[in-house]
Amino acid sequence: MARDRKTARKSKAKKEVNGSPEAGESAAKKSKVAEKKEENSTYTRWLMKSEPDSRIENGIDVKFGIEDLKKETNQTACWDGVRNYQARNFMRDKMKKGHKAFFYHSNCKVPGIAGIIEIVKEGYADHTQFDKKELHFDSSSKVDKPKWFMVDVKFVRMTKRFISLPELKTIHLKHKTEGGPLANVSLFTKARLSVMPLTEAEYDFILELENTDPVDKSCTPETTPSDT
DNA sequence: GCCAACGTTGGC
DNA sequence: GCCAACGTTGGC
Repeated sequence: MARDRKTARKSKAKKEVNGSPEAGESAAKKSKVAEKKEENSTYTRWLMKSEPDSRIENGIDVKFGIEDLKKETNQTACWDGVRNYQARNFMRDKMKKGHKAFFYHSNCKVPGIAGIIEIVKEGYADHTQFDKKELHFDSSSKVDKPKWFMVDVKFVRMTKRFISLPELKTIHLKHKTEGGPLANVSLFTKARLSVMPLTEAEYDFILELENTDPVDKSCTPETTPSDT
């Protein structure tokens, strides 16, 4: 079924840290308030990052772009390898079948949104945490009490054009000062999260961009009309 | 390849 | 439970 060379690249085996059931996850209790709010929120739209370019980590290629998802059986794959508690919680507790997400290309020449995917299977144990040969093996996780979770996603379609990070950032900055739907978008307020929620307003606004010209044409090198 | 930002670990 | 040291993410 779903292959498993997803990315959302991550760390290697972690130290054993046990004691409390969820040891580790309270480590970063920065904004307890914000996190509580998040726990109680319902989201239906997401942004999921993956690396489209080859990059070898511990001898394993971490590449998994939207073109790779398309090639999977049923154009469906499990989103394994996420090793961040916040992202884990979203996949384990919040993502539901039928939710839509943007497939975001990270760690590449021009990062940005390449397409749309759909959640087709809700949170279940990420098998790669139990396999020593896997990049994201976690010796502290037990089969009867998995620490890491993943979902299955299915390719829906490419966006009509690539929506680059620089373009999104320009809009985000504008909305921050003048107000607008992307004023607080997680892509910039939680830049390092690989799985993040979007409000429907954020999602709809971004999606509408595919019907417009890029704010700054220099941000979309691929799409220059070159003929004639 | 660099490095800022931020998450995690572990000593105290 | 604080916080310094360390590790990772990911843009640039």
